[in-house]
Amino acid sequence: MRLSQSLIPTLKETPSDAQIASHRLMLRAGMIRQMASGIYAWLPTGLRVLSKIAQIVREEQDAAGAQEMLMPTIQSADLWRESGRYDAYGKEMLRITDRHERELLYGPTNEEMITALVRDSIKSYRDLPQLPYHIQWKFRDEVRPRFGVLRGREFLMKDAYSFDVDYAGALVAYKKMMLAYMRTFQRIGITAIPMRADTGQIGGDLSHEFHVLAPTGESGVFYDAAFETGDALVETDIEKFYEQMTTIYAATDEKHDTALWDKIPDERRREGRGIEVGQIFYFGKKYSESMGFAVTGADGSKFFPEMGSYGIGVSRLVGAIVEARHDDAGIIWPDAVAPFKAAILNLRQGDATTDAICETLHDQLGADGLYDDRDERAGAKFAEADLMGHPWQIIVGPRGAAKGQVELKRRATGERLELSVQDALAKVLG
RNA sequence: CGGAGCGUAGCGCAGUCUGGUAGCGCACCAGUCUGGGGGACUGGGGGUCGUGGGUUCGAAUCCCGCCGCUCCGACCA
Repeated sequence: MRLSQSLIPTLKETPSDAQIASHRLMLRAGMIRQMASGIYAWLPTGLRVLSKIAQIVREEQDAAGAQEMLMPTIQSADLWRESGRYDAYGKEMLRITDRHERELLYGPTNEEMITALVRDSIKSYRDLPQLPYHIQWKFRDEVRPRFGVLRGREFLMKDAYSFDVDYAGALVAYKKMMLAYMRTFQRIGITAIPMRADTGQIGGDLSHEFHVLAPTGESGVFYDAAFETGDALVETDIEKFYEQMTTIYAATDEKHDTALWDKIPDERRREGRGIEVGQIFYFGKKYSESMGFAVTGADGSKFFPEMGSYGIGVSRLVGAIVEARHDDAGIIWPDAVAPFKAAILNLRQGDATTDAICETLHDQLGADGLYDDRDERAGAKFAEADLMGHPWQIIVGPRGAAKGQVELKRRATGERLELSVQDALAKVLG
């Protein structure tokens, strides 16, 4: 893509309402624009990141055996009256009335809808377990939206729901999801830690929150160093994995247990800040019972399936990654979710040699390359590439170009290499 | 939901106290020079001063209502 023809409205100055790094940088890098309080438009680069994250989430959900579907954003109030949550949910729910005075709502979550859908088609224990999910926009009318996409009112969430014949089955689903989540965050390129959590609004008695470590996180977190290194993920046997995840110490300040903490050796203790990017719940028969979802068992009698729900804040993850990975100059994208793998910086636009090299690079990189072909000075191009955070910058200046060489800069480390065009391409694409 | 602010050009702001025909920097357009860390100069374009009402000869400025947005706290993927 050519920068000169892109809708990437970067800003030199910080909009006054952006308080934290991710909000500031996402605005400055031209990824998002606020359209109303807590409601954002995703511009081309922002959408690229959002889509890449969603795709990783999708692949890991599929790998865990979940099935993708898509439920609507607008739901009927009647559905929520069945579970009793229409009145219980309170003002966070955006309620809408249509032209026929029918009561609707913009879904803040989908337990009711998925339970109704599965209830209408699954009648026998033989058809369980079921593990559907979707990636859809949600709306929660937060009292106080802030921090850009970290606490928006409208947000993109992956939510999966498990239906099992018994507790043992539900626990299997829970463990599978925990593994899928850890793999997802690892692939994205961030450290996230599962922590025991309250079940809140959803209800139930087993729940973990996943926190991305970032200095600006909203919660204080305490954890064992094992989570830092990724050692905790080496285990591939799901039972052993789950045991590790639930026995190695990790807790938010709300659930911090000083007695257990004191037993951890000093050198393994880590304190930091975390941003919650996911939560998983087991809540038993709460919805199957209240919504009358019973199936026939092997003995011919009816029973209520055991359920759980599993959320990942996809849009929030974008902000969380920026919080975790930025410096004074801008964003430092992990390779897996960067909007572009590399920026091509033509330091002498209009020079036949640099232009030709840049055109070659642009052709070869395809959708992974962003070609800064503007007639700007070198400094402006450097600053903007650093701001946007491309993992690689391919710097094409007249000096090197004469020798057929370009300079390859790694954003994360600042490391620079003088390479031939082909070697630079191989490194970026390899 | 309690408390506190802010709305003036795309962005950042001054002007409001003390009423007199709206300004600065960046960005944008044209041109010249420049050319490896947001360069310089010259010339331009862009505003119902959030909105409705009131006071006044005259309102960005004073008064009242409304809307929007932000910050602190309590709550949350």
